[in-house]
Amino acid sequence: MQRYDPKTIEPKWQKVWADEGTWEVSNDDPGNRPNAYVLEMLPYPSGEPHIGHLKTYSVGDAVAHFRRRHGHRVLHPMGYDAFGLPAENHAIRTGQPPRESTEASIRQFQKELREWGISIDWTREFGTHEPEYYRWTQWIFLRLFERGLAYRKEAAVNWCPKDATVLANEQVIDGRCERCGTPVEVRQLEQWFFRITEYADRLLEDMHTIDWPPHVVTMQENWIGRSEGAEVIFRCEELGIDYPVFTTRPDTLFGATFFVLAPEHPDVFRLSDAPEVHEYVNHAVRESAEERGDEHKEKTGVPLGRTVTNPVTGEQIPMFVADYVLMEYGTGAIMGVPAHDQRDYEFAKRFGLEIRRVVEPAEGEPAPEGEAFVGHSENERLVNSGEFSGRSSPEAVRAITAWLEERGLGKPAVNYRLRDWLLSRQRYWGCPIPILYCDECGMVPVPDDQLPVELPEVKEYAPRGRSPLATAEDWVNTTCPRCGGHARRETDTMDTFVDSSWYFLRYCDPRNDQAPWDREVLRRWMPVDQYIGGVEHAILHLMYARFFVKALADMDLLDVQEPFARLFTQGMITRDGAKMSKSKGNTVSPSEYVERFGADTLRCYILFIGPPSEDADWQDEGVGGVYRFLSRLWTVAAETAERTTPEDAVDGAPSDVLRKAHWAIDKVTRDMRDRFAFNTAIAAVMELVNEIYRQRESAPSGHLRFAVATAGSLIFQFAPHLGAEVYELMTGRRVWEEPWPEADPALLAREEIQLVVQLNGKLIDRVPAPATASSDELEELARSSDKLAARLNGKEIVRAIVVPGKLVNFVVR
RNA sequence: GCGGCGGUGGAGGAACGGCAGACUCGAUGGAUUCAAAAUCCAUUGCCCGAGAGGGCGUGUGGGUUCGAAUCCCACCCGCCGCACCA
Repeated sequence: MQRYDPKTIEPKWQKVWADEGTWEVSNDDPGNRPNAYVLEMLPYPSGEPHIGHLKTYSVGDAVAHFRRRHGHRVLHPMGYDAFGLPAENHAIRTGQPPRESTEASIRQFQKELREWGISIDWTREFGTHEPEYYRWTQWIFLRLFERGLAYRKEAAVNWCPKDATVLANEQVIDGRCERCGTPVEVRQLEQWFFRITEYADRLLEDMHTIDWPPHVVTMQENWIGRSEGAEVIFRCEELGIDYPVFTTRPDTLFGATFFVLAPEHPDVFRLSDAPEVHEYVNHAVRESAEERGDEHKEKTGVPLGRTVTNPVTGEQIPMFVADYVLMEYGTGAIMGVPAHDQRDYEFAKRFGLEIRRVVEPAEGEPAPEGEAFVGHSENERLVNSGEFSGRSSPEAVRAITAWLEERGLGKPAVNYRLRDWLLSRQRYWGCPIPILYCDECGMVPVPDDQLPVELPEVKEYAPRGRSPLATAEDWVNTTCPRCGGHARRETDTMDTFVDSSWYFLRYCDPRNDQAPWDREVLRRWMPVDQYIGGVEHAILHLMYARFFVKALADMDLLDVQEPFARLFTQGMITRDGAKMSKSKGNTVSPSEYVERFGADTLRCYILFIGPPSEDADWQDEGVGGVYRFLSRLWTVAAETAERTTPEDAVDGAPSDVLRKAHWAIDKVTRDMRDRFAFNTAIAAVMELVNEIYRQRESAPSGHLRFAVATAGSLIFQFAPHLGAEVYELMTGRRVWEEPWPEADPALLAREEIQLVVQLNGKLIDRVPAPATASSDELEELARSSDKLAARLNGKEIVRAIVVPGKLVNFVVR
């Protein structure tokens, strides 16, 4: 007898799918069949695929197959997020050009994705580093630029003084440069931004139109961080300047006893030129975000020797500069209400400022000692607040805001935590920003017909205080398309997140060289019906892609407001409870396991290990169990192929295997359709195979053949090679061309049930009962239980609860 | 601190108002084998009991319910995100 041999089965089917282009879909209107777009986040090609990739694509492939067998034409493409830092850092270390190492990695992905048997339409493949792709990334940048959604301004960035370069946030580890360990400084430099803040409200509101996991929705909501409140004007009479502040608590305005500016506030030196002010500001600005952001750090600051007017009390209150106020949020200035804000409280304590309570705790509630009172509900009432005293705190918010508005001293306002997206990188391996600086005309966008601005080859990748692109003199120096004079190219490149913010659009129409896409084609596929990826992208990538789609829709370039209708976020695979990493040496190499067990085993194992949405711990021994299961399925299929024929009828009295097969169809269908419960779906097929084993000598041959074929059909979406093989052995047909099986309701129902008998909710007995018995009949049957009689000993049954088809519960006294 | 998720056998997990522990691993015993591997069969939550049987069990404490792992409240522990955001 032969044995299950994935090494012959898997390449055999892979060849069929490759030769026939089985998973390719055209952009033609299919007419009768509905389209579906199933997409997994594109991989970042660095080294070899790891176990996380295997999980993502195993989940996505199961969804794609399930949809296909429900009659959909499924777009299921693949590409590579090829630009980015790891390839560049690798180049700096080894001298190997980023293009080479990236393309080597892409080849590895291409090979392994095929070995895994993922059902991809390879005709749509691309890398974001190809000029045919990034030409349109640049084109989109220019459209955003035209609309003022891409702009330049000075911003604080991380700067490593030793490497003389700007660093991305993720390159700053504990306040130090990840490469040389030098403490990072903050510098003000001109940078490119996307005006994502303009879309804050729509990004927030439209979350309700998409079906995403609640925790991702919450994370995005928190990231956008919308706060409602008021803008209030504090006037510095001496200089005649109005300083607006944002507050969420205008009800505490009567308690504002001081005023603070952020160290970066442009007016600080105008207000005070004192040496200690300069010293403080210089120190604060140089401090790392890490140090400055430490909540437990003692409050520091310097008085400016000036006052502003509290608009409701008319009092003059002192001005300070302090680093606990952030320039990026609100107006870069705050009113200090020490009685009702913990930070202001700490500051006031330090500087001996008046702490004036203007909101009283609810009756009977103690007033807090040694900290601010932040209560803000209908139960807290205002005191020491002139005409507003006695009002509840929320009521006072409205009344005081209205009062201010009437006098031109304030107005309702909304603030967001969200900042504009800093997209420029002083790096080589990225998409060039298509902008020129002309000696005469200033900043000039590269005309569309000159795109792409191709990334030139350079020899030295290490940044030296400016982008490595600056060393490519021939490339940098060019002529201005407006005046024909001398111009220099922008040498910054784009953040990799820009490339991945629209790739799902390009998949729809990947070879279009006239436009980034044909709108008509996009209409057929977008939005993505099911998007799948790691939760680590819950904020950045998923927010940026939404922003791009909204901006492009506003330009009338496409017809959807949201890119991803449904999102599934998978959990991480850990090993020994720890995140896998090369430095820990606890990584699992998929190719090693594919070599030993075959791709089907690995794919099933990764889905069987637990709910795919949760983190799961890799256990080597578990892989063997799944291999055993697939072997058993193959063995029983080979055996059944010899002993029975496809012509054997599925008739006669229902056997246990036949019932189990229909039960499995029903279970797998529900697990796949209603939730991503692939682990229990696989367990159901395991149960079916176990049942087949028990019954394989006794079951009618037609039933046996049907049950084995069903097991092949159901496992196909997780183990496509074996599923196809088993199904062909049993039926001579191709499983992916078959519709999804349907369970026969008549075979799901049993004639006899085990009626559960409970006493006060506790199980005491099980008695056989007809499935169709009425409630009265069930109660009678339960009453006749011997165990019930033995337990009752004199107690009285006061009530019987009958759950038809399930149980009878007797309540006794 | 704020927000989110989660605590079930020796391990991963299942059940998500109605039989707690499906399925898999591990362990133990048996068959097969000269032997091992592989394979197959059986047992496997804990405690008492020779057995029949009984008791206890889903982080802790309350509550709702005929009935709670499941719903509600409080707390403890773990993980993730954000964090001086006014």
